[in-house]
Amino acid sequence: MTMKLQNTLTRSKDEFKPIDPDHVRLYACGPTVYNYAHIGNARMAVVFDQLVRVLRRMYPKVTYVSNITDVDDKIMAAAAETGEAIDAITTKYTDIYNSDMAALGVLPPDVQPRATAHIGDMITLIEKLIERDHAYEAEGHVLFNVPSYEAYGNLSGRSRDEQVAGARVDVAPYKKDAADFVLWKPSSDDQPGWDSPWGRGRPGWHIECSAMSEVHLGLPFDIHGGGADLKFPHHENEIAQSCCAHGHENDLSAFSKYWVHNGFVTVEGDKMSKSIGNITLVHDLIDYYDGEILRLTLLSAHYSQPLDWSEKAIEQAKSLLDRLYGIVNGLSDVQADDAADIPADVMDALSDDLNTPKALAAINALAKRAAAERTPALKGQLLACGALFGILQKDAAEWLGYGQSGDADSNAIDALLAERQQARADKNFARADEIRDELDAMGIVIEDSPEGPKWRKAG
RNA sequence: GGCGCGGUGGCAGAGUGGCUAUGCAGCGGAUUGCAAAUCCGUGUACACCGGUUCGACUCCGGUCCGUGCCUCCA
Repeated sequence: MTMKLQNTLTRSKDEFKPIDPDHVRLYACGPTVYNYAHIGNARMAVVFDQLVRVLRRMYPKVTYVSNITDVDDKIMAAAAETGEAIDAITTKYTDIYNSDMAALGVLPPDVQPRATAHIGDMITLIEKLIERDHAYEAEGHVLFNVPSYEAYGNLSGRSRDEQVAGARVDVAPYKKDAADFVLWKPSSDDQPGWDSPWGRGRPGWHIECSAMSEVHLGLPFDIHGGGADLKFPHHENEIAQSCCAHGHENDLSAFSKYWVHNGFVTVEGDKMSKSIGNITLVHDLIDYYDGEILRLTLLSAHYSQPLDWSEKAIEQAKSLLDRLYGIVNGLSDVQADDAADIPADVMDALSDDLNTPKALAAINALAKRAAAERTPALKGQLLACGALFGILQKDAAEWLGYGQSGDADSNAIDALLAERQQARADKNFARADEIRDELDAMGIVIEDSPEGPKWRKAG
């Protein structure tokens, strides 16, 4: 079985051929930690987590690196605004990011490097770029000289003339070319900084990913991922830095062979923005919805497509998940076959550019069969699919809210239930329905079954 | 303006040159004292206009509409 991936570098869906079939290596740009992670950050994390989960089933070894950028002017701005120390901010939001992503079933990357732990690697890389005449020092800054790199712009597909024309920002006087971008910049005494051959300073935005991916994966590696908006300039600049530092000016794939970009998330039809005030934080969502619901919502559309985040979409994912849990719960007396594998149609869908909606359709069909045929093999397959998707990991009865004797409220509920049973036996259905309504008001749903009445929490 | 992406049934969302997913919601039925849950049944939808073809929602051209990026935003 082979994986196909939509490769931004070639603009086509390519068969994935690992550099080393025994060891697949991928990198995805992680967050800059100065605030809570929003649902767009989460999409990236979930998408690449899901890709890694699938790749792990196809290849013996996968190394997934996703960084934390903990040095950035936005962090400095946040520190100035809140009065908190920079390292307090980055530590705090790194921890929150990791726990929020864990709530979404995102497995920790194999390596989560922090930019500040790789300043030396960045300096080394910058020195190589200067040696090769791709970068120059000017007024304490070091800049990448874009005209020195013929292939610049080929990932995002824009010519250098267009870059220069897009003079939306003041061109600093020390730049040789308007398109040149910063590799290193000077820090004042009150700004975070590190000693370097060019004086005390800090790295520019793009160099950290070039340095960290190279150190932890080696060059070239297989897959580089991130949000679609990072194509330009971030990924374009990463390619420029990494290819030019090592003398691969004519080969864009000398850095990463495949480039995979996830689509943007809108919220109720609008782009997330501070001005609209609709930045949707994972941290808030997980107070209201189980992480599995949010994860399923994110995986319900193809990763490369735009996704509109809405209450309705979440509710739809919840309904689906409830039904799947209902099926698992109904199979509680069937011993799942632990050796059961993922069915071929599910793997086929996932290996076709990570087509999660199609895979979900196959899982639905599987669930239906499992419920009807009640075999250990089918239950095992269903649970295996759940595990692969990071869903159906909870206890089904608990998920559905079925009450156990001994629950906090169970005594009162049991008493009402007993009274209702008596009323039913007496054909006093008016009283029986009254009790149903009472329980309903308490958020309790009664389900009569051949084994007697059961109750569960609504929701 | 440049470079992209997209317009599919009430909604979400895959996909394919002919056999027309899947989910959510709705409707009808079974079941139930009534419900809930479940099961069965039910929807020929692919922006518009041309073209290619025996045949297009799927390929080509054009039109309209929406949307993302264009220097620090995942």
